[in-house]
Amino acid sequence: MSRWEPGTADRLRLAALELFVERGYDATTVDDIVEQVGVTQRTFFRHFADKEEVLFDEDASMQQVLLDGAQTYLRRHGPRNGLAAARAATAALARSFEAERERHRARRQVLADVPALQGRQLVKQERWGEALRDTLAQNGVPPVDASVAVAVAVAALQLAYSEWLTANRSRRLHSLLMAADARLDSVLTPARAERDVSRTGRNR
Amino acid sequence: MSRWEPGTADRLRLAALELFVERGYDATTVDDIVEQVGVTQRTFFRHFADKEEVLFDEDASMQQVLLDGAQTYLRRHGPRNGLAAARAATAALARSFEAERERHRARRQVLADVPALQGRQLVKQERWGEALRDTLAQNGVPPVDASVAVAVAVAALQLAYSEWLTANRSRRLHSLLMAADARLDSVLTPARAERDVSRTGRNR
DNA sequence: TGCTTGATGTCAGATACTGACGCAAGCCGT
DNA sequence: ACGGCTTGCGTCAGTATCTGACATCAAGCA
Repeated sequence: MSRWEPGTADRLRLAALELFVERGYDATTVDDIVEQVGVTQRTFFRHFADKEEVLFDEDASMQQVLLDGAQTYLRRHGPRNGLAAARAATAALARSFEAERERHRARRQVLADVPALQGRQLVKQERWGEALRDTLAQNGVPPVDASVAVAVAVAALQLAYSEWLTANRSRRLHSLLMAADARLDSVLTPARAERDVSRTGRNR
Repeated sequence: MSRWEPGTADRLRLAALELFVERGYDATTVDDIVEQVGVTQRTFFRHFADKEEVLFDEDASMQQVLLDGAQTYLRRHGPRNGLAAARAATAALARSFEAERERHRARRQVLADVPALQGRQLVKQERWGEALRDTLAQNGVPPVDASVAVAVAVAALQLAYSEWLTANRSRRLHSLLMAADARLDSVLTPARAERDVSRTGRNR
């Protein structure tokens, strides 16, 4: 029997999100959160660098899912198709989201009212993009192709993610992502066809 | 003769930026800043909503410059060319930056070390983009064209701005911006040509 | 002169964070 | 079984950011 209940960080994350939804982020103090969980403020700040971090500290593992998705694809199919690799990465991330729609909805609701949190989210997304781009580049995808592939794949993910959280009926994120990928494809096809012609001299 | 020196906010901005460059953002307290200017902390927080705001509160006037640039163009040339209007806006903003290169360099140096400030900057840029897009749309530019035009014009501005601050010799931001616009044009021309063909071919 | 306005000062908090240290349970090698 | 080490948390004291309520005093105006 342990002296304290295990999973303190998880219970703090859960309690924080509930309170943020209920009263708003600014109106919820760290003392409110720790009181609900039954620990002290010092414990909170040992698990999370600051109050915002309780909403963001799982990013590290998400980024790992993203990069693993890309590397798995590249090991199987090689670096020839950077866009497909980037899409394999976003698809892997989407799968890991699938079971937690309600948590993501609550999270977005909290972020909507707090510009500081939106900024942190944007920084996080930039870091994800950079990491994915680096992974592709280090595995043989030409740097320019990697940049474009990441931009396109991430744009589709954002579209699909937004739809996933907005829709009343819960469609699966994965299928929304495939649809978004296809939509972006159809927009970009003329441009890519043109570039392929000038580059390889080949044509559909 | 006034009881206090005028321009308190300006002197606070200046002192803050100097201290941030000298010691770093986190290592500079608000007390440090107000002591140098000779006011109290309460005065600081009356001028700036929080410590970060001392680096961001001029955004409102910059956004006004941006939107005025777009509206002036649209009044003269009409809404036919959304991209040109967006570029007129970024060019107007660039002109307003021209005289303050050193301040912009210092600012960027401070932001580089503080993720929270980078987040605020990203949020700011998003707001600028939204505002410009709305302005274009409200003045007759089709919404989709407005979105694309803003994305392209802003991308060029960011490129030029970065070069402007990085270059050792101080080239003029305006000319760097024109060059960046041209570079993006040459990248996008094939795509746009293709789309124009498919569009006019179907409609006419 | 007397009244109002506006920018600032003063003071007393609330909240977010940090460093130093102490405590007790579990684990591990002897 | 013993003692030490590690781990997770508590306690306490302190700093920094930010806020509300109220006071002050020059300047402008009636």
